[in-house]
Amino acid sequence: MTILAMYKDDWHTSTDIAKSLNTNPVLVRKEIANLKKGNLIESKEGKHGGIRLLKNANKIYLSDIFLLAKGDEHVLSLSNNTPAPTCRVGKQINKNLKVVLKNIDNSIIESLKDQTLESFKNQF
Amino acid sequence: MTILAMYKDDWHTSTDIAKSLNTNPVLVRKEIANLKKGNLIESKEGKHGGIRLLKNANKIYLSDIFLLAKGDEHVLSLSNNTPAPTCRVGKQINKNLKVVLKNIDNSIIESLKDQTLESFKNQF
DNA sequence: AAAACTGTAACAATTATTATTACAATATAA
DNA sequence: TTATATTGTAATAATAATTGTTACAGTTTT
Repeated sequence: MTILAMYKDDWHTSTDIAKSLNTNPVLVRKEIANLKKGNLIESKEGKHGGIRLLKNANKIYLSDIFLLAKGDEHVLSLSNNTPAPTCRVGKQINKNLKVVLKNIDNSIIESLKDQTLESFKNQF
Repeated sequence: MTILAMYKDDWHTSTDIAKSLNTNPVLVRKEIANLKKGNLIESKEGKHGGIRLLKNANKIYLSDIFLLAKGDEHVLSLSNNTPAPTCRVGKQINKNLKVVLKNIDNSIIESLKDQTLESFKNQF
């Protein structure tokens, strides 16, 4: 997103972005799918295609990016193991932990609302 | 920690706690090691040993537990892949992301300061 | 028609997490 | 003083999650 903000009129290929991240183009395209759902970026297929920002970087908050990257999961998650339903604590722990996990997500989101992609980009 | 707070005078074995969590005692003991470093709990070896709270639950904040469980890592972490040092963004991205990651940690800690183990326990 | 892209599925490889086994050290109790 | 029940910790195995790769259909430009 920093690269897209810095060169905002260019179409960037997943291959070029993957090179900066030192990863592979398919992973980039998968992440692009999320960001497109939130209308932060647009993509163009075909020769000379690629992706670019759909909104001005000063209208994109880090929280917007975070929310799309995060998806439906909490940042911190419950154990995969089912706590003992025979235990007074075990049988209610997940219900009570979920409230905490949701608060954690919200506090992250609030803190990321303090910065735009534009201001992040301007540090480079 | 909820179990320890609920039955605060008993010595709880790692085996019993593992049963509630539906995991194994060794994992519990490893986590206990962290919590002991922070002086939240004490443990006793030998027959009739176990662990119990070292402080009153109304003096233990969820942030205290979180900090010990978290260790030195950020909650969200950088990629293991080294970004391209030849890229204007890649060569500085980690430095700039670290500030964001630190802010995220801090916002979680602040939000967890709002609740004590005592109040968490009282929901059960 | 050729070339250079995205999108996506299937699968492989790697890494991280969780579980298990084993046992030394310790403390209690018979 | 011996048997028993515990923590602490290391080593390793098993499982799960993440990341990477290959393949190719569909799209757009030249």
